[in-house]
Amino acid sequence: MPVFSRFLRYFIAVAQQGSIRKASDELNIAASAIDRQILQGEKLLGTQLFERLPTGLRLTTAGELLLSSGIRWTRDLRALTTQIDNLKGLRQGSADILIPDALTKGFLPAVLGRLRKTHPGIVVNVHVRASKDMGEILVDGQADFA
Amino acid sequence: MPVFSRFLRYFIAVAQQGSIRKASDELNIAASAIDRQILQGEKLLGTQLFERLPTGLRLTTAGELLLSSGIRWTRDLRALTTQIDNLKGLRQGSADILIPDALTKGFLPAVLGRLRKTHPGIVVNVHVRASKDMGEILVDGQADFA
DNA sequence: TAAAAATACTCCATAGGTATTTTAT
DNA sequence: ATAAAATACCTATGGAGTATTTTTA
Repeated sequence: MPVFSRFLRYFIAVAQQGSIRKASDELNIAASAIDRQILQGEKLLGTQLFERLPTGLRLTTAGELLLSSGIRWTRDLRALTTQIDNLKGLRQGSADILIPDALTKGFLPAVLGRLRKTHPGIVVNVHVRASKDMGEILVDGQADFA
Repeated sequence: MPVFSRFLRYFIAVAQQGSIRKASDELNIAASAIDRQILQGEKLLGTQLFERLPTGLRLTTAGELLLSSGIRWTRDLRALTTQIDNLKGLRQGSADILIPDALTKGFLPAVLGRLRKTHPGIVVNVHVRASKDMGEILVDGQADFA
């Protein structure tokens, strides 16, 4: 089940194609099924979304409003899935981090534990070093964070 | 069938309540049904939306992203239905319009015909007057448009 | 170990498909 | 008269509920 309802997805297709028949071809769904979704949606919103013409359907003012929101929401969703895919990519990287001995107890293990939960694929290599050496090792590129 | 999918509506409730059980109380839907929608949605998006804790569910980064969009979409929809309700109100008004005799044939009847289609409840009273008298009648408040 | 989540199974509601009728110019 | 929408009917898919098992800090 996708993020938006069948009604909204079918509505957008019909509005863009100008008729239920053409939307049916685009969606590979029977015209009668699309028609029912549109009629239900109009009942739900309490208003006509289209005027019926012999050549197809034409948006009413209310329909125009819904279409512009629907298109925006659809764009938002595409952007969102792209962001999520980027996160997934991130989760497969690895990082070397440097910590001073003093931090090996306490909050760091807790942080790493949560990281393993939210990003199970990321590999973190922890290197314990004296604080005074850390700058040099970082500059060398032998570690990513300190 | 509402505008957004069950998955999205249940997801928002769970994210805001912090657990499926509480969302179940809020929505009056069995927890198992909500759980299934969340699991399906996670499979669909290819990512975890929550981390599972013994006390409930906690949003992951991906979940936070979806929630903020979902909340925005929901707000948009409320604004949209308000606009549509205002349109419905409009449709029950009536208007008196003045036209010069020259326009009684041609485009005006066509415009009125379309208006009857898109706004079936609006009543338009058409008054035919000589152009020279129209300004005065308008100022009197005896008509709304010329 | 105690809460909440996940699963198994059944039942019901909603959606889809085909065939037919109605609508609108 | 014609192309498209709406309806009726049946079938199939998906969602909900109850009971039970699994998970996790």
